[in-house]
Amino acid sequence: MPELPEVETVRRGLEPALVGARFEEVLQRRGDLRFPFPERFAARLRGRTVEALGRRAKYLLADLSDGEVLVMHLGMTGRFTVTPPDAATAGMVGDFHHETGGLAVHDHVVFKLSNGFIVTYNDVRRFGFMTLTSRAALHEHPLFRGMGIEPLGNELDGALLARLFKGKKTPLKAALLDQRLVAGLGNIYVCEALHRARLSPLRLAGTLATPKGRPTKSAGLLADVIRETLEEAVEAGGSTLRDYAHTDGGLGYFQHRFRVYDREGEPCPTPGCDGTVQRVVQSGRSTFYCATCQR
DNA sequence: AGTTGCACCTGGCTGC
DNA sequence: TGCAGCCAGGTGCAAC
Repeated sequence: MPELPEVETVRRGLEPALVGARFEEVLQRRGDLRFPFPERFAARLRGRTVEALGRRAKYLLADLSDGEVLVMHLGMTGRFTVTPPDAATAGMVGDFHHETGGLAVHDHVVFKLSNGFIVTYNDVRRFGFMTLTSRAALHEHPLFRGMGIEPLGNELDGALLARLFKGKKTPLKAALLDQRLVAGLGNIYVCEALHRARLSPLRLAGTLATPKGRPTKSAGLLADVIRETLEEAVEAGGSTLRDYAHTDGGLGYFQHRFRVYDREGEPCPTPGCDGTVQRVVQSGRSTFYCATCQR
């Protein structure tokens, strides 16, 4: 999926179209994505206003005027397209009176807003989903209860990582992907952060803490580079791979800054390191790293 | 408790 | 040109 930086970029792209706007029409073109849509999904949204658009980890959260929250996850291939009012009037998309009204096969949900914007959700693999829940019960919702810390928040530092990882015999790669510990990192940014910290993805997570649970220097460094990597990616507008596009259809640039991800066989970019980026498989997923400088 | 493997989907790319 | 096989940013569950 879109990992945290991409979701944050989408959030920013959707804000002008959604916040303050009322759902005039909602077109739901199939009964499910990854999960079934809630009962009467489209009908329940209609007439409600979006008061704010937030993000938690890789989830988008639209606060609605009636106290509910529209929760959206992009899965691997979910993307939003924003059509501004002038283009919408020109009938480019969202002609609700025609069967496909300019819609593509994988355009699953279309929001027609009171401000004239049209927001289309497209998801080729349908690993994404949308649901509705009450704002008051949000953090008790199964999706969010037990979710780990927000890596761009203030809590993330070496001491916290050490506490989370203490005694863990799982590899660092897996620990960082575990959304119950730190929420928002995915395969790309875990690889990137570990390379920046010169830490091997194979190393056991528990080695970042002393036996008493105190942070090692590596723990502090890792916390710093996680934040740095994510912030740079957000700043670059999120990265883009094969099937992710910005809300405006443009492409992100952070992909050109990947140091190891998808760079198998290339020289390690660490200054002074003569290693080569290699690909290994950890829990069924590609890990890219340099065995020479990442220890 | 910790893995791993698989499942959910579609499509793009590679190599024969 | 066709086709099989592999790969993909996520997550959850069953099984060892």
